[in-house]
Amino acid sequence: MQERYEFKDIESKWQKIWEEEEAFKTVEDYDKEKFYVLEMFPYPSGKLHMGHVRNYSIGDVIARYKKMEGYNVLHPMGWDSFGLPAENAAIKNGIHPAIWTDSNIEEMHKQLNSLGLSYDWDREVATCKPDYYKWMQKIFIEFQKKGLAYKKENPVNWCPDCQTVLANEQVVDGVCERCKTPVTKKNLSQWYFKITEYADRLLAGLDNLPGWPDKVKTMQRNWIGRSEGAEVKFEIDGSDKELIVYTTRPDTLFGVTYMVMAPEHPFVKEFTDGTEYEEAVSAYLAECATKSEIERTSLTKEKTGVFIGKYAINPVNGKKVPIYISDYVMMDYGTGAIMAVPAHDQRDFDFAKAFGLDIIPVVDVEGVDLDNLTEAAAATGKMINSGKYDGMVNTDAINQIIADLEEKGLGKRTVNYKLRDWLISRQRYWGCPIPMIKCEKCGWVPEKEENLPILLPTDVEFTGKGDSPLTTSKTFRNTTCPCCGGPAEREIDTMDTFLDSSWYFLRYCDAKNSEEPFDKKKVDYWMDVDQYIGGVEHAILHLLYSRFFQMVLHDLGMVDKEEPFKNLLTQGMVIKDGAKMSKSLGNVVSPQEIQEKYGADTARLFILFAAPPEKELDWSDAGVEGSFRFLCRVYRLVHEYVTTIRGDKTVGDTIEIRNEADKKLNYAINATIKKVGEDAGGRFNFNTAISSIMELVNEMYKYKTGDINLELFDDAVNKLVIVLNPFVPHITEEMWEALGHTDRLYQTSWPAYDEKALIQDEVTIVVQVNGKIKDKFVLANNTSKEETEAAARQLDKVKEALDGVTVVKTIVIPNKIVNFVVR
RNA sequence: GUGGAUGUGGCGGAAUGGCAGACGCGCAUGGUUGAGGGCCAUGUGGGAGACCGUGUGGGUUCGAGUCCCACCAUCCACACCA
Repeated sequence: MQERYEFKDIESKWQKIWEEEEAFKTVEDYDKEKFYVLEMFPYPSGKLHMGHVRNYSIGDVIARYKKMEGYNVLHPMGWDSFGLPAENAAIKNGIHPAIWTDSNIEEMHKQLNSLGLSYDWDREVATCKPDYYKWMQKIFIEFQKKGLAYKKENPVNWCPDCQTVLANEQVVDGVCERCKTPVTKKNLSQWYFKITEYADRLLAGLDNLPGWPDKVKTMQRNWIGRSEGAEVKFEIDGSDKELIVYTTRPDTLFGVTYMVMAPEHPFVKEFTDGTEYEEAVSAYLAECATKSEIERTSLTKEKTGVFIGKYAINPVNGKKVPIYISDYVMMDYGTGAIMAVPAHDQRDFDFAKAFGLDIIPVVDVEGVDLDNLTEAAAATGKMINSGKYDGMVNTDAINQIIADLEEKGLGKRTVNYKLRDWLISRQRYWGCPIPMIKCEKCGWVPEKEENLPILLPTDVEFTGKGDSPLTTSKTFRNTTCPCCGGPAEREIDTMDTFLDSSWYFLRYCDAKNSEEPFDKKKVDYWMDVDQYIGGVEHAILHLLYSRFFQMVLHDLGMVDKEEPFKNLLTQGMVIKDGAKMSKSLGNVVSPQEIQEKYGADTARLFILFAAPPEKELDWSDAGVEGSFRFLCRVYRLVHEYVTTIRGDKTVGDTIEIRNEADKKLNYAINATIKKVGEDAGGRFNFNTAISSIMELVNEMYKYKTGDINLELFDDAVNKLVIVLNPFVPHITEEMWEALGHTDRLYQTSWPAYDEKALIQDEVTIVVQVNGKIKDKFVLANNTSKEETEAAARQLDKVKEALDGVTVVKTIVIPNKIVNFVVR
């Protein structure tokens, strides 16, 4: 063992050994209990950042710890390697996306290995490789056959400068992230997945995920946005059309004073074309269309709109109310039209005020002056101005009114969701080709399975302008119809990359399968993921899409489990100087520079020690220094033990606890094993796990200045190295070897702790008077209540405090506290 | 606006309703050293003190950083969803 902690030598030495010994290769062992640890796979941008290091360090500790606990651990890694940056690089530098991506993967693979992460690289997947996207296409076809994929024309984000559709994520503050041009809407025919068909199950499934943070479940619930209400039919005066609205407040039906349709509502043109209102309506529609995303979202609650010259008839009281159009009503939610009740809805109230419309209260909310409303009264109360419903509690009236409407055929109970179907088409090259073919005769038909994968063509140009690069291929588009054999055209859009990442965790279970996406038996053994770790930014998109995929694949009989991720840990961001690390702020710390200066073990240790995993982590250079010093301190301790304290001496087999110092050290050893096991294996509070190991080290430094019990100290050194291993694997393997072991730590079991060693002879009792601490004293462990109280009463400070007052009550918690309640 | 989270020393952060501030950083003192660094050791919430201290104000409790209510601040997400 070298005297100095030469982290570079040590880290490269052990990384090489692990690779040679295939230390982290995992095979299915159906008799052994499994544990699947998964970290969200990265986009291969070319460089790891601290967020990655944090994510993967957390996963690695769990994987290594669970392995030591005896589980058959699956801990894979791969690449979410389709996506826009590769294409942008191609446009900018003229490098083909595949080449750019491959070299990034190679670079990042090296960086991951340099962190000493215990991945089974035999299961590596890259979503941009044909051996992955072949199965993506197969799965797409399964979805299509099940009726879950359809093509529809819809307004989508469009960048007029780049001449392309953008994903929502690529629209930043209303402008194109690449050219900063304001994004507009454009109607395009696109593929959608019917995720809405699974809305209820996606919602209900959340109740069966106790291992997920409430925050994430709440976000998903809000995103799905289920609401219960009713659709109500309004006749239109002078027309045979019916205007159907959706409302969650049928109880306020008598308070309707006007109606609003979305500007895009199909009735609008029909009702106004050729009328005196046409001009004003067209002007308003034009205004809405030119409103960019920025204007639309930054607009204060100022309501705009136009009367369209028609009146609707309220089905409950026959009252005629004017119909307006306004952009505060959305075409893609509910029916695209609302009944407006300004007395009980704030938006309607604002609109009514702006347009001088009537406000009729129909629910008597306690404490609200209904004659002089300053805002909408949304709370519950008794019905008024509502005919036969007057006097009912409005929440009861809701059900009664719906029932009455249903009976008369004027409406029906409905459930609405905010969740929309998933637009999966992208006008991009670097994505998985959608395996659909359009035939003049047969319509849209899926490619034959034996023709999969449909490979991305290489004869394309990347200009960044015009249509998708796929359109420039001379070979790609034209094909024959799989049904009739006639001439046909391929879909030239590619899939959203979120599809690729919605099932990669299943492919890891059987990454090399060339016959099918994965073998069901293997997937059923490994799934579900026991611990998933990633950033909270994926709380909705990725985590919802993956759950959807899992459910569909379950329904297709391809997997058993309905939920993919049993436990979810959302790690916090890494920040520095109070802000997210970013180039523009100049506060970026690269993992490479830290590894260069202190080594991977220090980087891991600091990142795990500085904060609990789900919280923000404030980067501190001084803190890193401290973590490095701690590792040096441990290293020196082991070195001194090996060379001096133990030297050539023989260590006996039995540990004899001779005195108080021995007892104290033995306590520290066992308490640390227990604490680290709880913190690293269950709570995932690595920061407190590490601090307890630091306490053990401090204890050992103290101990070695006295009379050393060689057997006990040997036990302490060995166990210290073991419990530290999941956090800092390289230095611990080095020390383990130096201690004379011929096996490896990655093969070692987690030590059991001795419950008896944790029983202390004496405990400190706190004495309070009226809850205020007066004194403390030491007492034998497990002294009776009576004796504890008696002992407490002997204390001078207590006698003083109890002098001249009456003790009303005495609370004694053995081994802990005595509290005298006095008057 | 709605929903969620978080507020503890100079800093990062510990505390199954029971000794607030573990552990680390920083700082201070001493030792080692020719010196510096490093290392080792000790100390380190405030107050001279009785005591006071976990964003503010209430409440529950023998006892509250922890539970409940209201408020303030910060952060995040969604954002006119009828």
